[in-house]
Amino acid sequence: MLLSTKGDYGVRALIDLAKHAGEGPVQRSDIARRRQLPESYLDHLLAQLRRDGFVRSTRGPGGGHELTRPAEEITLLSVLECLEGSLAPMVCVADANRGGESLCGQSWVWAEIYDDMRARLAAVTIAELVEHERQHERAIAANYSI
Amino acid sequence: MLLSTKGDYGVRALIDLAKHAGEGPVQRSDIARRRQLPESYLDHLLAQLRRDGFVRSTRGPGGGHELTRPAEEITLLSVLECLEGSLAPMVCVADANRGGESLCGQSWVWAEIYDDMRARLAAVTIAELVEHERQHERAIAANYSI
DNA sequence: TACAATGCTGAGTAGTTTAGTCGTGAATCG
DNA sequence: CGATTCACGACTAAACTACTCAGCATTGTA
Repeated sequence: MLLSTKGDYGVRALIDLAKHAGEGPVQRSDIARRRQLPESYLDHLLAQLRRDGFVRSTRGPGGGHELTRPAEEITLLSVLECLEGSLAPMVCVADANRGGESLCGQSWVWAEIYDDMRARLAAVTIAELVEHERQHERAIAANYSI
Repeated sequence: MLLSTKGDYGVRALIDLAKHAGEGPVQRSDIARRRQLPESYLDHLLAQLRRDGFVRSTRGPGGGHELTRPAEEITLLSVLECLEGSLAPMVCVADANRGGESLCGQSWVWAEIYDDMRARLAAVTIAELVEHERQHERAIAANYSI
């Protein structure tokens, strides 16, 4: 039932891009270094995010990656579904298979859980994750200063 | 994010045992046939369920498997955690790792989802799944009789 | 006591997925 | 042109999934 590292790393990368929004293109290597991610793997994740329109990239010196939209408009759900595919816990529970067909055994329970989960993930934006991280940093800093 | 077949099959097997509770031991081969599960695989799942005290078994002719407790007392959560291990969507979100340590990035969202999910699964019993299946069977039968 | 029916256990395995690396090529800036 | 950056596809080691199978242990019946 674990989320793969794709979703985890990809969201971390977008948080990084959101934090540096408006400062021009951010390079892969900087994201990888700051977030402690393997750069050549991050490569593939950024490619997927670009294909799905979350980021745009420019090549050449001074090139890099940027968000295409404000972080407030990017939901956690959309990013995870981009990188992980469907988050459905059982195949018969995925959106496509919900056309009146019987949800057998325990699957009706999982269908409810899945719907709640998606609603929850759709209600959180990258901007909120950035804000959460900033608060966390302030808490750490306050601890040190005591 | 998919549940494995272990949890799925195991719950199906327990539903079968619950339906035949009070009729003496139920044989592996009967469960496998009725629920369309590979018998030699079901073998391992029943072994795990026995180790964790969900079923007891008797060998020899006339032997088989039985629930150790009423189906009303067996929650879906306990069965799934027996067969799947932790259902946590991220390692840092698992129960063991929740001692005040920082839930970084998106993990605080998943921690909330995880808690809700476990509460939901803990509120459903095998008895309810049996009842749900019976209702479904009645609906099918009614359709045929029209 | 023999034997047949049943469960128990661990080894093995083919296929898939995960989490990457690496090399080459393409675009761009100076 | 040459340095810098992204783009893309091939490749891979390790782990996991979903099994099968052989052989042993236990028990009821004749």
